[in-house]
Amino acid sequence: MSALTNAIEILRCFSSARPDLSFADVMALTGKPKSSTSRLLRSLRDCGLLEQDPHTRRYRPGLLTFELGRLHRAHDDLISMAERELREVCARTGHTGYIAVLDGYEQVVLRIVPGSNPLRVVNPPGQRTPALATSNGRAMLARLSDDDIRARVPATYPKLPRNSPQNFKQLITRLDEIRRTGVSEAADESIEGVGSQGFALKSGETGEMIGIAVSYSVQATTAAERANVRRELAAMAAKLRRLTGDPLDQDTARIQTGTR
Amino acid sequence: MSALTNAIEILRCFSSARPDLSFADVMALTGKPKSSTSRLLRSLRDCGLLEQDPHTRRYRPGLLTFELGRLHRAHDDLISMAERELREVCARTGHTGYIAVLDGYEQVVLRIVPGSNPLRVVNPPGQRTPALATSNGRAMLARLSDDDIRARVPATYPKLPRNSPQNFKQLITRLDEIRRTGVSEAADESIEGVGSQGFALKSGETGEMIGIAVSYSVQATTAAERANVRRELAAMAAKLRRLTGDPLDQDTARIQTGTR
DNA sequence: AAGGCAGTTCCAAATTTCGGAACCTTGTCC
DNA sequence: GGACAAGGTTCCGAAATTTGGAACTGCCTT
Repeated sequence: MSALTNAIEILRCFSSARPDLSFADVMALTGKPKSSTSRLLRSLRDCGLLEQDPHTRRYRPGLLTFELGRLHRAHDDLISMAERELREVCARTGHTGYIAVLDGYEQVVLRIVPGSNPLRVVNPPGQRTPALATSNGRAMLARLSDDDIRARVPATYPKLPRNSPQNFKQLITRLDEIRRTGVSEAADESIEGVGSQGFALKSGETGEMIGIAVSYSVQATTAAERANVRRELAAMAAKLRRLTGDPLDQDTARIQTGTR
Repeated sequence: MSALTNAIEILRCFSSARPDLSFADVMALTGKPKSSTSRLLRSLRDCGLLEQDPHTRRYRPGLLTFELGRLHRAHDDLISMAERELREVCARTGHTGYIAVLDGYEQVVLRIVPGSNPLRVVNPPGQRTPALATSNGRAMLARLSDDDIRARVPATYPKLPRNSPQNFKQLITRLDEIRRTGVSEAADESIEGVGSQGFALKSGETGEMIGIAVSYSVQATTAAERANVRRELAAMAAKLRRLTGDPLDQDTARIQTGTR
C-alpha cells in the first residue's frame, strides 16, 4: 500500500456528516496503527491537504483542498451551459435546480440554483448521495449498460429510503422505464416530502455526463405544476442535447439492441 | 522524496492561471522523468485527486478536491464572524471586501463580498497572491516577528509591482509603519488603479489569523471617502478584536520588546 | 496519583519508488 | 502511406521509504 493510497484513505474519511476528525477517529476509521496514523496525519497537515484546529486538535480538509476545489471544472463548458439553462427554468418555475456528476454508484452535487419557493437547501455543492435514490442520479445510470451498472452497485445492495428501488432487479425495472419514457422522477426518497424530476446530459464531444434535476415540495405542488416542470425539463433537455451534440439516439439504440 | 511529496508537488502546479495541465506541462513544471510522471499522474487520477479531460487529455483537479474543498469552509467561527461584519461595511460603503489567510509569504482569498460600486472582481476565492503586495497581506505579516517574516520570504526577493516594497528592508520599514499606526494601505499595486485598506485579525482562542480588506478604485474615490473607509475598518477591527479575543496588545508588546 | 488522549521516536524488516530505455497507440502532417 | 510527435505504458534492479510494535512524552481530567 503506497503512501498516496494511505493518504487518500484518510481524506475519504471526511464527509459532510464528518467534516472534522480526531486522531482516534482516523485510527478507528482506517484501522491503522498509531505510529502510522501519526506520521501520515503529520505529512498531510504539513503539505496543506489537512489542517488542524489549534484548539480542539481535530483535523479537517486544508487550504490546498480549498484552492484546488475552486479550480475543479471552473470553466467547464458543459456545466456552465447547463447551469445557464437551469437558471432560467428555476426562475420561471420557482423551484430549486441541481447539477450533479456520477461517481461509482453515488453522485456528487456540483452546482445548485436556489429557487424562489421556500425549500430548505439540504444538498449543498460537494454533497454525496447514492445515485440510486435521486431522479437525476437514476437518469445518469439509465444511460449506462446493465453490466456497467452491476459493476458500480456494491455487492450488498445499499439500504435506501422507502420509495427508492430496494434491490437490483427493482433498480433495473426503474431504469428501463426511464429509458423507455425519457423521464426520471423521484418523490419522498432521500428527503421526506421532497420530489424531483431530472435527466442526464452527455456531451457529444467529450463524453462527460451530468445529471440535471429540478426539486420541489410534494405537498406544495399540484399535479398540473409537476406536469409543467416535466414540459420545462423536456424543452431544456432538447435544447441542451442539440447544443452539446448529445449522442442520445445512438446510445439508446445500442442499449436496446444489446450491442456493447 | 515520498510519494506524497511528489503528489503534492504536482497538485501545487495547478492555479487559477493554470487550471489544467498537459502531461508535458507537468513534466516541465516538476522536472521529473517521464515514467515517474506517468505513474504519479495515474495514481492521482485513479484516487480522484485529479481528473483527465477525455477529449483534450489534460489533467485538472478532481472530484475529491472539490468535495474536500467544500468541507474546508466548515471551520467557520472566526471567518463567518468576520464575513458578517464585512458585509455590513461593504453595504454601507459600496466597496468590495476580502478575507484572506496567510500561507508562507503568500495569501489565499477565502471570501469575497462584492460591493455595489462597479469594480470588476479580479480576486475570486482561492486566488493566491504575494501577501507583500496587498494591504491585508502586509497587515498579517506585520503581526509576525521579523525572524518569522525573514523565514517566509524567499531567498531571492520576488519581483513585485512598482508601489510594493522592492526589497526586504523596504518591507520591514513598511511593516513597522503598520505596527506603529495600526493601518495598512495599498494603492496601484497588484492591480493598476485599485487601492485597499486592511487589517489582520487573530483569534484569541485558536490563534488563527485572517486578513480583512476593503478595496476600491483610486480614481473614483476622494480622500474623504478613503478616510471614511479607514474609520469603518477601525470600528470593525475594534469590534471583531473584542468578539474574538484578539491578543493584539500583548503581541505588539512582545514584538516591540523583542521577546520570543 | 492514575489514566486517557494525542502524539513522537526508534529500529530492522518489508515494501515502494526511482529513472533510463524500449515499446505502444493516436492523431497529424506531408 | 510513412514519418513524426505527443502522451503514455512497461520493465527492471538499485535505492529509498514505509511499516508497525514498543517505549516514552506532555497535557488534561478525574
